[in-house]
Amino acid sequence: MDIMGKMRRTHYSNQILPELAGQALVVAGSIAKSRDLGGLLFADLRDTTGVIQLAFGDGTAPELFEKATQLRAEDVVMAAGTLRRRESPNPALPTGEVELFVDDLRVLSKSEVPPFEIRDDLNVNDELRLRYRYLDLRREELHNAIVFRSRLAACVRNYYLSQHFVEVETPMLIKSTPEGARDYLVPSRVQPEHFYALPQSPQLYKQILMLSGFDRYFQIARCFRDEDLRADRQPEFTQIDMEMAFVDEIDVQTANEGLIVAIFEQMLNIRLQVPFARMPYTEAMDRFGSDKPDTRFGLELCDVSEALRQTEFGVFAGALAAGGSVRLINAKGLAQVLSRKEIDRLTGTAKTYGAKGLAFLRLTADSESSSYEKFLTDAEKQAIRAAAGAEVGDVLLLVADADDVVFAALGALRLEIAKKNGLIPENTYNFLWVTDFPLFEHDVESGRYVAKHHPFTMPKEEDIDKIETDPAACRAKAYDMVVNGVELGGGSIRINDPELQARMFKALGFSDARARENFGFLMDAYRYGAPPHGGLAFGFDRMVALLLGKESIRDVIAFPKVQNASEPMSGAPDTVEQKQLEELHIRSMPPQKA
RNA sequence: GGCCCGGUAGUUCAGUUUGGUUAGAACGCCAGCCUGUCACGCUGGAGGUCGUGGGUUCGAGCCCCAUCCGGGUCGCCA
Repeated sequence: MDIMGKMRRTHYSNQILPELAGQALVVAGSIAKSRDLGGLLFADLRDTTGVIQLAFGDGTAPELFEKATQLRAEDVVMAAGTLRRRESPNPALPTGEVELFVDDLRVLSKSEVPPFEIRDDLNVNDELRLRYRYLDLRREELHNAIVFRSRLAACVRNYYLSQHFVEVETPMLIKSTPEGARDYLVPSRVQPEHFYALPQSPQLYKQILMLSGFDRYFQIARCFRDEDLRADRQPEFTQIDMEMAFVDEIDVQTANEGLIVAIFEQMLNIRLQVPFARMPYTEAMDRFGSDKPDTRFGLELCDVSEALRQTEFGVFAGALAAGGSVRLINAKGLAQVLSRKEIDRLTGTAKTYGAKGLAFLRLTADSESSSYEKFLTDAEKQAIRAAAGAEVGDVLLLVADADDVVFAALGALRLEIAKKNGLIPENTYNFLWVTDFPLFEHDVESGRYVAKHHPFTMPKEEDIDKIETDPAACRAKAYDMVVNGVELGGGSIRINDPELQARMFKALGFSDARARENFGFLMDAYRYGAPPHGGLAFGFDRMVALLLGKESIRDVIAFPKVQNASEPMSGAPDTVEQKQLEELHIRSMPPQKA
């Protein structure tokens, strides 16, 4: 059966130019909207590239006109006719100067009334959108985002291939390794009680590829992490993963600056300046309270610990005595907006991040109010004002606590205040590399040091001797690419010396046996000659979202998951049949499917 | 696991503060009219277990308890 008859599409809507007027065309797509004016009828036909208006009226055969009046939204049709200039053009539409005067119409598939209108200018509940994702994907904005994503992937491939990188696919069913995020596990049928893990990243394989002599590798790789979702985090997501041999930090950074420059030029027609700024981790924390600082605006942090070293005010003294600090941000000129009520609200934000409270000083033209007025000496109060550069119209917001709490709270307040008061310039891309990350991070839960990046990260040469003696002071050859407060990617130089790797495992509290069991294959591999190498991985979903100005990566993923990690359209995850469980040697997991 | 917000017509929402007759609007849908629309217009119509379960009350969309679902977020995410 040939439902299309002899009809074959000749043009997509974005190929239909005014110069083609007078020509016979065939178009195919869905009816977006029809407008029946009585003796005249217009229907908008939507294909993957845009919209073209179909016209029926004077000169249309009566049976055909009757057929046109039966058209409904989302009906799938092919239409043949003659392109003609419109009597009343629509400048808002790329094809707005012309229309197809139809002489043959095939309705290939009727549509039921959809549960929501297929229009961009309509907010629809996320759950409904996701349940009917195939309809949501017809909406121009989302549709174009998915097309853009595909073009971006091609751009990335072109760039790396032009730089002599080799694209290699690494396994999806791999060995589970401890540390880091929770693994998705896949039971083995052939080996009872054994499990694969889905990769959190191709990390180990790309390192192996370097010592397999590939020299330059990349992959647009799907990754899996069984952790809770966020607007910018999905259980499965896509990384642009790359690795290079015979390089140090600067080489990896330069290569990837080249990628970003190419992307911005080709996808957005924006020319970026390279090299990007570099900022050590400690500076990022001190100035912005974040390892992914948004440098588009000020409101920088100011450390007033020294001025308060002798204070008798318990809140400040306690934090300092415990090794913490007292820091502030000066909300310059915002005293009118930051009312007492607003400061109370900000206190709530600070508490979310573990701060016990928020001290403040509010300076207006006719009054000064401060939460610490009665507790500090005049000298201390003066010192705070001087350090902050406080003037009339300013509000100082202070947090006293352990450093990580102070940074988290003030870093978040900084962002919130800037957003609410329009301090963030639009259409600006502030790229920078945050460098010299700590090698280790103290884990309160286990009471030991864990790798901040991962256990294969090369320490800075000058810090290697401190691995055993002063782990907290060790810095890593690790770097993140940050833009506008978003961590776009991160990477490191890897350890290629088995001895040093053994020291790292030891410092991380791995027994020899445990290191062997988990990473034996990797340690063995490095014994047969391994070039120095390093790499980086970008969050591809975040990159698409950034380039398109989307708030959530859900808006650039065709079939995303929701907060409970399910996929509303298909209903995954779901129970399975008893037989499947038995084959996988999984016992007693009621309820199963009948 | 914690906290915050939300769930009322197919859709987006109002109504919940202060419980009280028949739960409204817009869009969509259906029918009729309409020859230059493109958010077409005009006229008429259909459409509701107020997420679910329980409770208080003479009476619950509104108050209470529980629960499910969605969004945001902290923890978590090397």
